[in-house]
Amino acid sequence: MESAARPLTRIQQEKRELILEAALDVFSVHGFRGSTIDQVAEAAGMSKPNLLYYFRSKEDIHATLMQRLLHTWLAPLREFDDADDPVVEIRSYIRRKLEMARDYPRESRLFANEILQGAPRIMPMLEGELKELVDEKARIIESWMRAGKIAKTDPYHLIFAIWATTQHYADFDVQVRAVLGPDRSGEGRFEDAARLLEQLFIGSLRP
Amino acid sequence: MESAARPLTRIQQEKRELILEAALDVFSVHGFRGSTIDQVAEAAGMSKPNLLYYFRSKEDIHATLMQRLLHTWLAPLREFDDADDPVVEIRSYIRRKLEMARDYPRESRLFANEILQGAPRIMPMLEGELKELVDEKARIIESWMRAGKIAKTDPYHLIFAIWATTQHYADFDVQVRAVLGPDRSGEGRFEDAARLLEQLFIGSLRP
DNA sequence: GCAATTTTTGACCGATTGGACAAACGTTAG
DNA sequence: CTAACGTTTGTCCAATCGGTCAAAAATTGC
Repeated sequence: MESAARPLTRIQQEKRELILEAALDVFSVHGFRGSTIDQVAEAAGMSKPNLLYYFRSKEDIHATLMQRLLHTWLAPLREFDDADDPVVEIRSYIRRKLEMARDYPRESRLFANEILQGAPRIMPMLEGELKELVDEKARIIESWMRAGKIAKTDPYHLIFAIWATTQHYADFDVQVRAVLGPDRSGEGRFEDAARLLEQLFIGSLRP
Repeated sequence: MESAARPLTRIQQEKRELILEAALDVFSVHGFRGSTIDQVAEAAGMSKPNLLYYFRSKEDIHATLMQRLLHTWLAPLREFDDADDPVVEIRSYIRRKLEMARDYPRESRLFANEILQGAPRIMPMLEGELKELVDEKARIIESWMRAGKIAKTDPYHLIFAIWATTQHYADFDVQVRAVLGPDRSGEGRFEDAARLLEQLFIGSLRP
């Protein structure tokens, strides 16, 4: 029992943070199995044994990373609230998700990597925490539909569509850039995307 | 120079096909770097040296697989035609893409894996063949908009949205199932998705 | 300053990896 | 039957993998 865990020193806190940052860089590109401890160590500017002094194993790094990720990743959906105006609420949810795809693409890709491979490490969280959260929000959307505030449709697949379209700009970034060409690959593409997505979701949900 | 390549024997054709099928199973789940030749060989029911008799290397298998994939993957977009009725055309494109997500999820995931990791092996194809094809279809969509047949919007991001929403049901299948729960995880989810997506795209494109 | 503690590293280990190779085994045409 | 060719496998190899360990170096508390 390691119940008497002594508090982390200043260096331990800093170095653990440094390692997680480096690991996010590496894991989000190559996936868990495709990445090596050496790559992470080099990205963090330290030797492999030194890295393993701060994290017991490669799995340990990944688990820590994933735990933090899930918390921030669900934040936008948690904020999704039963507001007076569904249009305002849906619009701001889309904007938040799109901002996350723009500002945290590594986190999005890490998550996508995990799901693509069958979510072996986070399946309980998907079936538990995530499902309950979506169930709750789906009920809100359904109440809007019953009140005639928005058009009737499947709230679950509506949420899937918002996830898919927004995360696409993080996960499939290279494809988006390649197709848009160098001229349109600036940050402006997120503004264009926001306009299209608003038109798409708001326009089709008019009661 | 191996310019005098003799034709493949019957066994060679069959075994190469068998290997590619097994490799699609393995690569689409674990990604290229996460998969081993041994895994592919076992899935194909043969020994590793035997597999390497039919393909020179692991890269060779992956390259062959990717080449075939790209051809079938672009087929739905190629069929996208300048029809009288944009609504019919867009609706059938969405249906075709959704059917591919349902019937060829392994291909979708293999493609997603490649893009996620920066598309190191197919970047030229994205910037060449794919971009030209999308440019062509974007022009068709723009002509529909100029003719007042559908609402004005960004054709590129419209295509991205169709890609994202349809492929989501292949790439993020485990998440979709986890959230929908066991009751709604049958094949019916594709029908529900089709309804939502039609409402989304057709509804918002009304001129 | 010094002893205790924490941090860092070089060297090393067993397991796994992609791949080579020659020998054995099958198949087939004459 | 048999020689030529196609197919299969056991064995081996160098490189890389995740991880250990003891010893050196740096830091900290007194």
